[in-house]
Amino acid sequence: MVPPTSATGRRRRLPPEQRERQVLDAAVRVFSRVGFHDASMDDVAEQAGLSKPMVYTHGGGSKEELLRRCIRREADRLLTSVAQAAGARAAPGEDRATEDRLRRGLRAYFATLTTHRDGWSVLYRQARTGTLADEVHRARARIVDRVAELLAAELPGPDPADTRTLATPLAAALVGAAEGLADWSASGGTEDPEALTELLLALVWTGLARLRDHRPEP
Amino acid sequence: MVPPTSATGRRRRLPPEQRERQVLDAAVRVFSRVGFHDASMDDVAEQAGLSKPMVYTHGGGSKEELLRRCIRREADRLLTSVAQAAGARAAPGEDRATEDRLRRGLRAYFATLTTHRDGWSVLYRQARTGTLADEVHRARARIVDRVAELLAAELPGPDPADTRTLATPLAAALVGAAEGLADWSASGGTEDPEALTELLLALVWTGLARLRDHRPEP
Amino acid sequence: MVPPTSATGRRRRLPPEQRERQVLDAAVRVFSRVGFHDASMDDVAEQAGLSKPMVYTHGGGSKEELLRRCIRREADRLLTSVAQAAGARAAPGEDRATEDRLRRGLRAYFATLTTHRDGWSVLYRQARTGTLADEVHRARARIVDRVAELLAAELPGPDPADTRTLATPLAAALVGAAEGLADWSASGGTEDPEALTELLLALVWTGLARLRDHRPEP
Amino acid sequence: MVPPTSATGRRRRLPPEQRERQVLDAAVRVFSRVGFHDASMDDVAEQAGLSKPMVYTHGGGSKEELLRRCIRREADRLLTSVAQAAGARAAPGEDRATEDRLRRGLRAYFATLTTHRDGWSVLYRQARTGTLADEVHRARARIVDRVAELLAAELPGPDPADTRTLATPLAAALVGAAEGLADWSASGGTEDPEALTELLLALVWTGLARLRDHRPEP
DNA sequence: TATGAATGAGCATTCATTCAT
DNA sequence: CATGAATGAATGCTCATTCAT
Repeated sequence: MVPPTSATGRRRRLPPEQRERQVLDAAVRVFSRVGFHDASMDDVAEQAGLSKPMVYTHGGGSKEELLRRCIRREADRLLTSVAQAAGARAAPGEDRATEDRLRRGLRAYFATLTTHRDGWSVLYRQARTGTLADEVHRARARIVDRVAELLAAELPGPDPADTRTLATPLAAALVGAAEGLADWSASGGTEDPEALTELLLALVWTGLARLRDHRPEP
Repeated sequence: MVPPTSATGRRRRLPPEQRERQVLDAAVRVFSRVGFHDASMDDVAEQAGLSKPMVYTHGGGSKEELLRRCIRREADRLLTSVAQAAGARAAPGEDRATEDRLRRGLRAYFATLTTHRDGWSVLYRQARTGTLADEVHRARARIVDRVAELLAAELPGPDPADTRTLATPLAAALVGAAEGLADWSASGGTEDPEALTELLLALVWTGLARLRDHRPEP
Repeated sequence: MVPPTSATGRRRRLPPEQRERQVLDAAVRVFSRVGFHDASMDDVAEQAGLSKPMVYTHGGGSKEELLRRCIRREADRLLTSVAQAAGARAAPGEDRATEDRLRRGLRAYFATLTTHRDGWSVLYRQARTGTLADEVHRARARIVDRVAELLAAELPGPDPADTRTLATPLAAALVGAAEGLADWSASGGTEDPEALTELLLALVWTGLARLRDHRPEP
Repeated sequence: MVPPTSATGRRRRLPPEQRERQVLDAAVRVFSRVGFHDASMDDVAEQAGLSKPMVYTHGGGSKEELLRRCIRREADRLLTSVAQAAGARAAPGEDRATEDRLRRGLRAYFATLTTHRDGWSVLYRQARTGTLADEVHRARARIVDRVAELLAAELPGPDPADTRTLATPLAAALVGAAEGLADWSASGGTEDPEALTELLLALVWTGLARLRDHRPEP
């Protein structure tokens, strides 16, 4: 918050990575609080404790590019966290393995969103319209795809093609449900990733299991 | 598109309600297409075939108020549609009735979103940040609450208090899942409300049924 | 200088042509005094007694376009003045006619430049570099061409092609000489168009006459 | 273009005069190509193969001062070249001598402009407005004065005061004519200094001769 | 000395909003 | 009532200039 000052003077030189982090942190914060359009580059600069030219130099050269980088960073953070937690694909037949992987993934998802309240969950809504719609769409699609992959491994129905076709909308619904829970969590609900995860699994797991066995309705 | 003109070529006087509808229709269209912030009041006026002062007079006096009214109207449209379809609260014990009510509600939900692509689903994302965040939040909360009510009737566990506590996050998850499916639908998936509904029900119904029987995991 | 006010209020509505003239007058003045690049649109607005948006609305929408229009207007003013004064092409053989036409043209040239000190002679130098170089070049070329035409009528040497080839550089030199005199006039020399004209004619007329008779040096 | 580097790869220390030349060369080049205002100090530094602080240190400390020095240097170059070519003042009565001196001066003038296209002829237009107007004016005045001196020697009319009064505007016109021809030359005309010189002399010499004999119009 | 890094200050442009007609 | 015309207030972005190393 306070501009870094050296012992002898006012301006300290910092390595570019630190500056970029400084700028992106400030931008994520400001964009999340007041919204991308209502935020001015002055706001970002002030939040970062830097001058505006620094924001431009280390933020990509334009307000839009700055948002793009914020989105990318937060999406990466989330995706990496979830992917690592979910781990490698389970061997076919390992029933519980998939459920556990989903569980671990969801925990990581909620944990990340809870820890970085200003990050992805707020940011990505800012840009669904306008020039960055594609960027956001791709970022979110990566997450959905990752989940779809996970589900596809779990839904080896008679027709593999059908399975993939089924897995994507299911993943979309699942991610949407997680987002809905995260919203609820943010506006008063529990913030415990564990509880959120179990709730969501309780809601969908048996449905997924049934779909896996290809008996959509008994 | 062309403003109605009288025989003399001057604009015909219209009753205020029609004027307001004209303005809101134009605003919803423009805001949805180019986004709230990128849209100018000139754009709205042109789309409405009116002068800018008319837009101010009949649109609430400010751009923000105009968006607020758009959001309210579209949220009402959606909520009304879903509530009517779901019908009155079912008597406790009517098993299938609840499922059917949920089914009818979801169908109405997807049908409305599909039919009015420019409406709620686009609008509410525009305003989740900034001054109207609360407005949007409240509008969405009404929907979630309505669903929670529906689910609460279905989850008459031993402790009614717990039940309500459980119903709200479940409703949040369910609405989120529906939004996720709607997004997927909008970006290439099927647009058939029937199919979307059945998919979502297949995913969550057994889970809901289990939760109702209070056996969260066998 | 003072913003036009109506009896009852602050802002008076004016026909577009008057507004445009008001804006261009101010722009020519400001650009001439401090130079195009050092002048701000605020300066122009203040000079015009208008708000900046008015300058944009009636000045072409950008600073560059504003300069373009200034240049065009001043060039037109000068060219029209000179062309009218020089009159129609003289019949071949009318010796004195050409000299008189040249004389009348030069008088108009100096008179215009003297009367509108802030106009062309200052403006056109502002833009010889940059995007408007072509615009300026064309404007100046029209003047040189007009003079070349006049001279060509006067130099009906044995080979018409050679004549035209000769007339252009001579016109360029003549216009340059006039500009040089105008500069001198502006920085302390006489401002009498009559005197300037006679001086220039005395300098070049016999040379032109000799060239006409095709005896470049006796 | 590439800065001279020592064996260790660090830039070699150069004597200040060479540094200044390096900086001025780069500045003249850049200012001529993109124009003073559109050129940035970064551009100059890059063109010079130096860092920006070096440009400030050896270029006078400010962008404006840098331009001033460029203008001075190029004006000196031109004036020196012309003055040397024209040689010492001729003794009164030496008829042809003056014509020859004028001829040699013009040749040098055109030759210099043609050889250094990036120099004076481009530079001095950049600065005729704004803070450096005076500087440019003075530089140009030196040239005009030198020519006026030359002409004054040639016009020893009855009244010496009148003569000087006459010589200055004539010189202004002559220099203007030369500039006009140089412009024409730069935009497609011949670049041969010899041809340009003879053309201009043919245009003005007899006029000058007549004026010398004090018979302004036969 | 020579420089990469940092900033203060300015400027073109846009728009929501409001009079005067 | 309805509107064309006008403006105040912002905001994104750049660049000459200067430290701290």
